Amino acid sequence: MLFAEHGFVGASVPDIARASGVSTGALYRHFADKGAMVNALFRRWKRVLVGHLLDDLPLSRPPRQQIGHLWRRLASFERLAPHAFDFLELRNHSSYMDDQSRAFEAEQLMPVMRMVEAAAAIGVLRAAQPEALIAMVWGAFTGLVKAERMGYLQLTDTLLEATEAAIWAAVKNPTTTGE
Amino acid sequence: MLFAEHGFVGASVPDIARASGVSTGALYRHFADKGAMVNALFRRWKRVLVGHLLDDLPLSRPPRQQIGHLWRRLASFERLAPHAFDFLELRNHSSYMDDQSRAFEAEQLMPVMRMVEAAAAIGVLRAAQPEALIAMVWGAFTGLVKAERMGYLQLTDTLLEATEAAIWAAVKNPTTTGE
Amino acid sequence: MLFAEHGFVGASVPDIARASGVSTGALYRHFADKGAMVNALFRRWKRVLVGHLLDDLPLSRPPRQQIGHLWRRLASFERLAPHAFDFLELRNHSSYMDDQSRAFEAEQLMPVMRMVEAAAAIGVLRAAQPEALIAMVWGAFTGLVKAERMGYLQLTDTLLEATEAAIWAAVKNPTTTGE
Amino acid sequence: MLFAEHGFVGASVPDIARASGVSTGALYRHFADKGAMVNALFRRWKRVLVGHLLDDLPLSRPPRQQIGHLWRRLASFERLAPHAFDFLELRNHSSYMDDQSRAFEAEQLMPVMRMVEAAAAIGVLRAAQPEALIAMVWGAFTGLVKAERMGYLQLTDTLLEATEAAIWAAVKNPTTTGE
DNA sequence: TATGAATGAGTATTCATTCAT
DNA sequence: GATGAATGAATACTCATTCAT
Repeated sequence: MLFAEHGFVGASVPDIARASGVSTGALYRHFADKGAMVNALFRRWKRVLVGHLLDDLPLSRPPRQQIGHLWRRLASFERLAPHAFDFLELRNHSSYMDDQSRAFEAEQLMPVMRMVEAAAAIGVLRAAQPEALIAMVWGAFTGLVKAERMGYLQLTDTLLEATEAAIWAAVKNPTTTGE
Repeated sequence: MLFAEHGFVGASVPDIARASGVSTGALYRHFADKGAMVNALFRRWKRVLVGHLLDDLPLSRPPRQQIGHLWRRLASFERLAPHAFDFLELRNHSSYMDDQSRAFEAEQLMPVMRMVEAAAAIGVLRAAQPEALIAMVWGAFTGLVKAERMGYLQLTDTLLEATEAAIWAAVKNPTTTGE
Repeated sequence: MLFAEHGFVGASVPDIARASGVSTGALYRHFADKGAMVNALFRRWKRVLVGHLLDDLPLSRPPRQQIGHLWRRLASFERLAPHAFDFLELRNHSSYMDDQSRAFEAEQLMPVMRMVEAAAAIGVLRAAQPEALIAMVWGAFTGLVKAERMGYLQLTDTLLEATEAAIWAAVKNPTTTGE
Repeated sequence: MLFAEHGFVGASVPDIARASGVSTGALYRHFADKGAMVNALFRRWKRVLVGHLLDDLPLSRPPRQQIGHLWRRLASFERLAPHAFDFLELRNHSSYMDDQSRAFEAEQLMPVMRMVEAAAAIGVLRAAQPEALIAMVWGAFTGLVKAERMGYLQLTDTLLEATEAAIWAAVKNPTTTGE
């Protein structure tokens, strides 16, 4: 993942070609320009990430279990593909992301949104826009990964459990006692 | 804030010189290279951000108020200097940040760390490394700003209050009932 | 006529293949390289042009009529195939034209040369090398077309008649009064 | 004159820089792009050519002498700067010439146009648009140079005199006997 | 000491040519 | 034989850095 390590500009097209096992010319047969390459990569990995998050999501179980599933799946994705996670979440794509990628990201987020909306509808979650709750969960996890990358902590299983409990406390409806 | 708008590579040295009101030659009298410029800027704004966070921090009041203060100060900093916030938190500096900046960042974080450690010592906070709690708070806020930048939500005062309550729930000791 | 519109380098081989209705591979079965393609095209169109000029040439009539015929045929060729005329006369082929094309061009010019030599032999033409007279006639016509392309004039039938009279005056023997 | 020898595309920017004795970067400080370079060169040489043509033009003498002067000056320019002549007259600039160059060329042609118009006004020239007469003279000379470049003839002083007489016969009013 | 023009290595992209199918 | 995808050298252009003034 050259883009994850060096960023959009830092990764040269010949380097990308070499890493992909094709020639620069072949790259330009598939993609209009360098921007199209990074956008395609972004969509591909976003699809994999969301697929991984939703895989085996226990829709029939309480929201608490669903949030826990998402949290653990974020962690396992980060462990399986740390470069991809960095690329997707630690990098700022705003300067080159195209409309297709923007729409794709919103579309991929839909199932998660629906899940949160359904949980909110039955009063299990804190009274706030689902978007905000998702942003906090996602952001909190990203913050932990960033801290790990900087050497401030290690995302052990123990820490994952503790932080999962914490993020559930953040999003659950505080006026209900059970979970 | 050229670096915030265009990123490290997108901002050219002559542009930086022009924006600073000096010549490129003068810039190279103060900084060894372009990396030194962005590192110096990073440290300058990090100091301003942390100064803003700690200013008027109610050290004599309960942790709940201190966390609330930090959360609101993050928000006011982001409103006052959105470009600086983007530069500090939304950009990925890992490829060019130097040891001095890394050490500086850790050092700046110290007062916050101490505050959290003190709160943890009296059992008010969730049993987890202070680093993890700080990473989650900081990450959750950054996640909200990122969502706002992407048009998913608006960080209104109402939402700030709701999310502040949520983040407090995340970090507080769940076995105590009061705040 | 891709070469006429875009020049030798501006026309890409895949474009030429597409315009010819064959694959790039097939093109390279017939021609050694891109230069051979443009040379073949040059020869093909040169043959067409000279064929058009000589077609119905009134060899049994006086040189005045023959020159008039050539002048009008240059004009009708330019009207029928303006791209081909541009390609043959307005473009500079010197950097890639091969010996075969050079020899072919000289060979094609032979009948015109012979005609002019015959006219010179009977003292009807100005005392100058036939090559120079031909170069002036050809160049004058090309100059008119270039001026038309640049918007300086329009090659109407009236102008064609006037310029034909002019070019005859240029090449005829000035010491004879009749034509 | 790299542009004359290799054409617009055939001359690479580093080659142009080397030939100019400056670096590629310095070239781009003076010119926006490669097109601007060739346009500037075109205007520079066009000015030199027209300056050379008009220098010492015998305005007080009859048109016959003026045309003769132009013809001989075209020849001396071609001898002094054959590459520049090839660049200006044998190359096709249409694909990259900018509006400024087009306007400049038209403007430079003005004195010649006025001279021809003045001669036409007194009935000395053939009844045809001055633009057409100029195009024929210019084109005839260019045709001679092209023929010389291809090895068909040599533009000796003798040939220059003969062709000068020929071109005068082409443009002069045929109904007057004197010159 | 300050300036900003000059340098030239490095970038994205194109395209003549080859060759596996 | 025919195809057209793959190759990679070559191109225009940028920009961090230097240095003459």
